[in-house]
Amino acid sequence: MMLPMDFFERPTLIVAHDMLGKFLCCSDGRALMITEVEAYDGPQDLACHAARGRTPRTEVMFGAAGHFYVYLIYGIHWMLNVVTDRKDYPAAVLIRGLEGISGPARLTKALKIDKKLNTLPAHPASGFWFEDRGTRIPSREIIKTPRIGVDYAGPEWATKPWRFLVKNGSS
DNA sequence: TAAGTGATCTCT
DNA sequence: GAGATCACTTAA
Repeated sequence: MMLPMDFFERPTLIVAHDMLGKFLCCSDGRALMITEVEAYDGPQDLACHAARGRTPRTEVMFGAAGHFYVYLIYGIHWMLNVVTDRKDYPAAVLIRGLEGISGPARLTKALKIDKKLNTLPAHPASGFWFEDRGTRIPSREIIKTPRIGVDYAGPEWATKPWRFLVKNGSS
């Protein structure tokens, strides 16, 4: 079953947690289980791009949930995010790892994701969407850690355990 | 451990 | 327009 838009229209931490074990589906037929995500929640979260205000780049995070936010980092790597929570509240979940693929930039490279997907909805018409295929990850197999590469946000935000991963998920 | 790479944002 | 910054990967 394809995840409906209202799956994403909930608090970001809940969406991030629930996305583990769901599948990212591609119009070429591939479907890979999500094993690692990070939450970026709201204008007060200094690690969230939208904390710097509403700009052309972050505009999509202020929009409706269930849309992709794709951007280039370090001039080389594409990052894949999904917008969460209600409209006008900037938040998103970064997809960091899929079954057999660890690393957010490896994932976008493998799926040939780039800015063409930015602002599009998670729907077959866009080429990528999410499905629940009945997999349930037991809570004891979900590990929480601080987010990666966000030291610039200061200790209060950099240490929040907003990275979720499935134990042994990348194997 | 450091370099590579370019869009974006914040000044002039 | 110029300069700094950056949610990463790879090869040493």
